[in-house]
Amino acid sequence: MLAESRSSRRPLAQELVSRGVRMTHQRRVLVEIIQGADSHLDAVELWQRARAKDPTINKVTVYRTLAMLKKHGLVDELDLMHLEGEKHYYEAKTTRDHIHLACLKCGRIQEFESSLFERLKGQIERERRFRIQVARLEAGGYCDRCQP
Amino acid sequence: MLAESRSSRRPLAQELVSRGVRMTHQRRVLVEIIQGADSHLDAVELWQRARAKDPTINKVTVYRTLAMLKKHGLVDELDLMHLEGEKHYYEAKTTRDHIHLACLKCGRIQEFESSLFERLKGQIERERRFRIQVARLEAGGYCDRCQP
DNA sequence: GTACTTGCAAAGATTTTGCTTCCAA
DNA sequence: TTGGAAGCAAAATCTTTGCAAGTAC
Repeated sequence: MLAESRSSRRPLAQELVSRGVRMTHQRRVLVEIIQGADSHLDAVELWQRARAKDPTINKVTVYRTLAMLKKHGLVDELDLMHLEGEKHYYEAKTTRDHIHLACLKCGRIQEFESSLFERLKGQIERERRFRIQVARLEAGGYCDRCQP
Repeated sequence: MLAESRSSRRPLAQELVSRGVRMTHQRRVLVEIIQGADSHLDAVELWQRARAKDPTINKVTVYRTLAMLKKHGLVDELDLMHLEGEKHYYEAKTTRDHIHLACLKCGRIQEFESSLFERLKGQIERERRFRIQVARLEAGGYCDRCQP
C-alpha cells in the first residue's frame, strides 16, 4: 500500500488546537503519524505505530481519533478497492483531491490528479445543485508493471 | 437508498449460463432480485427479499453469490459513503459507469453520468498505462433539497 | 457419478459502546 | 475544577470458513 509522502497545509495538531479541540498526548502522537506516513494506514497499522511511541495507547482511541478527524474533514477515508479485507485507510487531506489507482495484481496504489476531476466535480455541483463535501474516486485494474 | 431502476444488457442468469456457471435455484432467485431491484441492496436486504421467494436460502449463499458475480464483473460493489454502517451495496453492472451522490443529510442517493467521467478514465489509462477494470466515484455532500 | 454448491454453525475481522478513571484547559 | 478524553471490556456489525449433505450437468 505504498504511496508518495505528501504534506498538508499546516500541522494537524495546530489545526485542531485552532479549532478548539483538546490536544491530548494520544492525539498528538496519532496525528503526527498520520501526517508523516509514507503509505495509507489502516486503523490497526496506525495503532501499532502509535504503540511504538506510547505503549499505553488503546485501539479504541485510534478509532475515536479517526472519527474526530473525519468529522472535521481533516482526513480522507479510503477503501482502496478492498484489496485486502474491508478495513479503511486514512490520509491527511491535501489541498487537492486525488484519485487512487489500485492494482488488482500487485496491490500497488498510485495517486493521480487531474483537472478533469475538478471539472467533473464542478459539473455535478452545477447540474445537480449538489454541494460536495467529500469526493472519492478509486479505480481497480492493472498497472503498467502488471500488463502482458 | 432509493435509485432509479436500471436494466443491464441481458439477463444475468443467461449471462452466467453462457459463462459455464452452474445455475442453481438459489442463484436464479438472487440474480433476479438484483436485476429487478429499484434500489441499491446490501447483502442482508438481498437475503430478506430472497427468503420471501424461497425461505430456505441462507445468508452465506448470498455472500457467496455476490462474490461470484463480482469476480465475473457482473455487479458493482458500492459503499455509498458509508452513510449507514460499513456494509456494501450492489447493483447489476450497466453499460455505462455512473457516479453516486450521497446526501449526508437525508441519505438520498442520486446517480450521475458524465462524459467527463469517461474522459477522465481515458486519461488515466493513457497517462499511467493503467488498465481500468472497475472505477467507482462516490461523492458525499448536500443535495438540492437539503440546502438552506 | 462427480464436482460444484448449499446450509449450518462457528469463527474472523473490523468497528462501536458503556462505563469508570484521568487529564487538558 | 470540570467537561471532554482515554482505557478497558464487552458487544455489535458485517463477512468468511470448514465441513457434511445435496444437486446440476
